[in-house]
Amino acid sequence: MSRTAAISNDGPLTADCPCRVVFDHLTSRWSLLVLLALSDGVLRFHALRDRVEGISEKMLSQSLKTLVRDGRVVRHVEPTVPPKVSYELTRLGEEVSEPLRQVSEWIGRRIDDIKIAQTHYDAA
Amino acid sequence: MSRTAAISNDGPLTADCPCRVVFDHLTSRWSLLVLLALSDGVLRFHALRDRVEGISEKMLSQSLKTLVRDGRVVRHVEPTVPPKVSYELTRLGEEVSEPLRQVSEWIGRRIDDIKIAQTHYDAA
DNA sequence: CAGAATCCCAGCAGATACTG
DNA sequence: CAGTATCTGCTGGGATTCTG
Repeated sequence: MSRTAAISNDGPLTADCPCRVVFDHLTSRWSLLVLLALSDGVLRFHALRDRVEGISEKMLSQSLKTLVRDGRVVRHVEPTVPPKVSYELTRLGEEVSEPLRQVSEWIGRRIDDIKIAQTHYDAA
Repeated sequence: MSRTAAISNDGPLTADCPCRVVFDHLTSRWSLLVLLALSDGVLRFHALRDRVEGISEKMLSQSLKTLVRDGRVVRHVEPTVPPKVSYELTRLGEEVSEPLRQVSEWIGRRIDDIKIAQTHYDAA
């Protein structure tokens, strides 16, 4: 760690860099969770809504729009009645979901340590 | 990918799970950037403020508090006048910053593809 | 079923000023 | 230098209703 990487990670730290915008999209709470949910496979709208507990339909469709616009998710429509719409990660989406899953798994492994730290901090 | 992992990544997808809270902290825009900045080494308050372009002192100190409380950052104080305060990643902080750096680097690599996707989407 | 539209509010975040 | 305090506005996001 620390300064060994060939590419500096100043990108998002720079205010005017387009990276910052992408970073903002990535730090959008619901988008992240939707991406995580989709990393397990293709899902339809309502299935997705159920999978990401607590998300409203509004936020879901809004998040999906951003994800589709950023090319991280594809939207498939079957023109039947009633319509069937499903969402799937693109290559881009899969790539970025990988480190995200790592974060998710890391939380699972470390949640106890974090809670201990919080308790200790709050006691002070 | 897709369902191969032993541990499911449902953690953050579950509403009542403490993981969700941690996930929210992790997806906090400024906290993320501060963590990223610190992954390059120890920094003092104002150095940090300069490094993370656009952050206000208020948001910086607020983010730092959360990070310290979650045990991802340690605060060192030298009781001199004027005081010198520096911030450093803990073991926990280093662990999460790793996938975060990956995301950051991924954006750098893929920013062009993302912009192309956006342009294409907006044209439709 | 998959969303769009509308209304509305809490709290995140910016600007400014002050302090140990 | 390293913050805290206060005031305010902006918008992310919830609840509800309506439609192709």
